[in-house]
Amino acid sequence: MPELPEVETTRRGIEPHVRGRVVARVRVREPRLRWRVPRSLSRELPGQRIDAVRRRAKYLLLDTGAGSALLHLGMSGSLRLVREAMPAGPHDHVDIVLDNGWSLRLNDPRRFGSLLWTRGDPLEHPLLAGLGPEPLGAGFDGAGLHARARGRRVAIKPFLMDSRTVVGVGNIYASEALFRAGIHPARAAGRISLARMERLAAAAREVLEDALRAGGTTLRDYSDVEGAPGYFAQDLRVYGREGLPCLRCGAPLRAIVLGQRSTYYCARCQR
DNA sequence: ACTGGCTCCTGAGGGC
DNA sequence: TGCCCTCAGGAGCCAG
Repeated sequence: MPELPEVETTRRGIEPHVRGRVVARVRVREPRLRWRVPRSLSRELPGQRIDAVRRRAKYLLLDTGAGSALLHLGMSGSLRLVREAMPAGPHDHVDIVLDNGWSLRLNDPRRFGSLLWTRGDPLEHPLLAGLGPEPLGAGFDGAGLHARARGRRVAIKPFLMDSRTVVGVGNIYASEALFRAGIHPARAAGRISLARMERLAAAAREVLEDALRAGGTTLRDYSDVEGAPGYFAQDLRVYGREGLPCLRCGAPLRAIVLGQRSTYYCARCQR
């Protein structure tokens, strides 16, 4: 579930509580996430001070002198800060217990998330090494999108959701960005002009920034570190609005499936 | 190299 | 009420 705004909201929420703290221990109740939580994490993270809390794509990185914990929330994951003694509930799979009595608690009903440990530069980890640019960073623009799309027949929406194109744009924000840019989600990526790709890059950045300001989008189970929802759901213009009038032209919004993912758009405004 | 499809898992919601 | 079906915010991996 979480896309970039939700992961970044989580990062900002935990950073002041976690940075500079020493990990007292790691409690793994259920190691069977997307990949098994490695024993090296429980062995090597305790005793380490967390020097930085970073985000790359939808991965959170907890950096220490000995290595980095690499955390992904998958579709249904969330992090909470709780008192260490707080009884664990269903799907509370892992606690990273800090030296001040607080715990970073990972809850993930579907277990599509992951928690890994890497000793080297985490950005060189195989899961991160091939990722495209950050959408809110300097390396993302229309020219890059246009160059990368050259000759590609894949629909623009799954192209935009491909983490080698740009990271952090998930199913909600892909539909929202294409609506804002006026581009039909099924249009072949290679058949979009440079000028329209520039609009798309700007639209993607804007929708992610707007969502970040609202604390992310809560559809069902996303919540921030304090347990509060994100408020961007009320600002979604097309996602989940099949049959409702387009906010721009009034035509009923449509839903199709692209790349096995629900896609929402206005057939009149998006070409 | 691209493309599309499958997969992991639990829970919510709708229809009957 | 209960049962069954479909769908869900990700993304790595595979076959063709």
